[in-house]
Amino acid sequence: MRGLHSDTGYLLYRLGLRSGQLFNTFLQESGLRLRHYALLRFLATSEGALQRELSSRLGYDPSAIVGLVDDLEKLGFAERRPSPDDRRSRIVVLTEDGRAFLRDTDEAGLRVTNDLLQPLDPAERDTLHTLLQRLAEAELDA
Amino acid sequence: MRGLHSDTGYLLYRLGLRSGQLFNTFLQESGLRLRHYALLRFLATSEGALQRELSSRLGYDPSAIVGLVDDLEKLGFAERRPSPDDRRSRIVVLTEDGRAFLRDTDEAGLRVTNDLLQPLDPAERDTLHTLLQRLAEAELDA
DNA sequence: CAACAACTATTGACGACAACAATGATTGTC
DNA sequence: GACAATCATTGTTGTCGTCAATAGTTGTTG
Repeated sequence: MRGLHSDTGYLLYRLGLRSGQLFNTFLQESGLRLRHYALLRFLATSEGALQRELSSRLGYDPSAIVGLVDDLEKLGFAERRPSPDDRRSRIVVLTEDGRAFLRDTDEAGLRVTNDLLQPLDPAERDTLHTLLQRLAEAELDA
Repeated sequence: MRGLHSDTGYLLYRLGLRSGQLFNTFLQESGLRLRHYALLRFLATSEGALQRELSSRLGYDPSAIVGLVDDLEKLGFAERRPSPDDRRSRIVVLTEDGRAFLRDTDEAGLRVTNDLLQPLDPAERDTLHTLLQRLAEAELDA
């Protein structure tokens, strides 16, 4: 009979939970949660995105995006702008305050990941990251 | 500004979610969920465990264990037995039906993990598994 | 040995989160 | 111009994780 930890899928599930917990406690003081942070980080790389894009790229349901953008707007970290091409769509852009927030919390975010990956040396962390990235890319295509 | 996928912790979080989803859809037909399955698998290796052991080893809250064991008892996959040493404790053991269930679903469980790890070749899967296991062990100690 | 602290399983409550269906407004198609 | 498709939004449901509280039992200690 195989043991619990013999299953890579289960290990992923469990460590993913732990990782989310760590991120959320780190974000607690700022009033945001992991999903907000992920959205902000995505906006920082895209210079404006339709909510539809945020949904498919981040893997969150469109209905979830609504609340997240609402929260970020209240905090002044993001804005909804009308799309010139399509009046149904809104373009979400990062504000200067949002960009500043990411700068200020960047170091703390790295510390969270470092904490989780503490048992691994730098080369191993790199290997892990590469493998996970391959899996994530495959999921994105599907 | 770092992108989303540059963070190993976030990748873990996201793939963990995906892995849990896959497991749950696979378990759907049997009426169980991932947490039940994890508990069964743990019981299969331990030959009887106190509920508080299940809580600490699986990382679930003690209150969550109660409902899980309730469900497994209803299905006849596990039993609660009184502890001879401590009348507060109950010892949870796997029944023969539970053992049979694990045998029958073992192959399907492997298929789920294989599906998730499809982008990686066998050697890479092994590397990933080893790294994740190291992280999981470190978390368990904490 | 009596009072008190700590532990075990359990129940209940609460918020967070993900998945899904339905709607209103707008756009594309035929 | 009718009709399907798309986008953001709202609402609902079920699961999950966390916390607080309780009853019963054990361990400790004055």
